[in-house]
Amino acid sequence: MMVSQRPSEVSTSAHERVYRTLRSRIMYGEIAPGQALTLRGIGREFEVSMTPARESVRRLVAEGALFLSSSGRVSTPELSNERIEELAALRALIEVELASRALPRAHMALIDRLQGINMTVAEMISKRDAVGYIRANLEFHRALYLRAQAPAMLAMAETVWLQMGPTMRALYGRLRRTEPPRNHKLIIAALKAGDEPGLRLAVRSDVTQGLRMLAG
Amino acid sequence: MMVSQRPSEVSTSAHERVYRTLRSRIMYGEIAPGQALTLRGIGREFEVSMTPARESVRRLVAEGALFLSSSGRVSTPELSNERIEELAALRALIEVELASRALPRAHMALIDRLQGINMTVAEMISKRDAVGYIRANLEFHRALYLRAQAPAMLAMAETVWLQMGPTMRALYGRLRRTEPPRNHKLIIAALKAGDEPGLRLAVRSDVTQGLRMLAG
DNA sequence: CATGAGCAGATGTGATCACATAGACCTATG
DNA sequence: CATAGGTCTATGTGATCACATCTGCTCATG
Repeated sequence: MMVSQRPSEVSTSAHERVYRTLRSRIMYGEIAPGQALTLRGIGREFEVSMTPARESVRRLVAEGALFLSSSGRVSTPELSNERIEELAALRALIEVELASRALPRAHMALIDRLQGINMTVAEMISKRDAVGYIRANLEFHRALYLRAQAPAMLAMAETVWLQMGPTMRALYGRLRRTEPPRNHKLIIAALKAGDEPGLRLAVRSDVTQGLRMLAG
Repeated sequence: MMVSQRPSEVSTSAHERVYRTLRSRIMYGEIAPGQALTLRGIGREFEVSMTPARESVRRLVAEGALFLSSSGRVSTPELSNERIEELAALRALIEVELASRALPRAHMALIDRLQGINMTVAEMISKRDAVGYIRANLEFHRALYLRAQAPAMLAMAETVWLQMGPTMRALYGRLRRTEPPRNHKLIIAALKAGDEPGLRLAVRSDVTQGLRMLAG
């Protein structure tokens, strides 16, 4: 009976490590919608028993990142169009507020950082790297919202991102256009100008743009 | 070794039952802020092993209903004033949207039901029953928002309620006033009149009123 | 009397096992 | 050949145990 087989990783619990990895995969669209997961499979991959695997999965289910069927099987969710519309509306509500709260605190260093991230976004688009694009895009938003000093709101926004992760991958996968992120430039311009209405509009447009892609 | 000791309750899993009960207690303010919980204690109370207790707790931690200390001990959260302000702002954002979406679908049957619930709210206030008040008040809101046909948004709103549960109890516990729910009447009036701006304002006022109580 | 060291009990974590059941595959029968 | 039934494997659930660590209390010492 081996009990504590990896003394090198005492810094953080096993289920935390599993949870973080799975969460990252889901949020950044590395897993397709409807993909099934098993506790024993997770345990095998991360070299842990079923216990930490179960706790990670439970946590992700609670956050809406995973779907639990009536028989207990877990998979990434396949969102209906209505659900996608709701989540996009939530993003708009919460992220517009976060951006608005960040505006008075947004100094030049932040704007520089956003422009840097934006170059990565453009690069990922040109490479047609869906996962890289999602990651860079969310990093852009997170960098801005961190300035709002509103951790509960940011957590809510991230929960929405998490729920949309697999769907975003599917959406961007069928994306043909190779245009640079226009709305991001509008966001940066509004930040520079201290233009709150403009910022709110730009964020709202950016966040709901994926929805139009769905309808079109 | 006893494995399946309660064949009568096969309808829903043990951890689900534990989760629902704990969630209800927290949301409706039956547990004070900072109250500690133990896995073995939960297991003893619900006559289950630590496993379902752990899963329930993990789930509630993921929803922000419970706080996990660095040493792994769990307790209900003690919210800072900044955190309370954020959560109230989130309520305002999400619930105003939910009310707005419910408005076109709000028929007479709903209004009757809301008025009925409102009588319970007034009764709980007069009895100074904090838990009963919180329960009736949230039932009022939930009844309205269910009409919005927006499950993801409603789930978000409920998560915020859950996070505020213990704090609401503490807040309303120190409440002296015995006034009937004025904002609820404004909500009902706006629903009757089909007055969307009035509805949005009334919901926003109702949801942020507790905050004023805190400041005062 | 105050303070700190040490001990004992309580608590969380992860592994493992027994069991029930769902899903898949295979076979037999119409 | 299609379909229904059965079997077998895979999977989730919950109980239990071993272990590490945290907490609180006690007692000795300054």
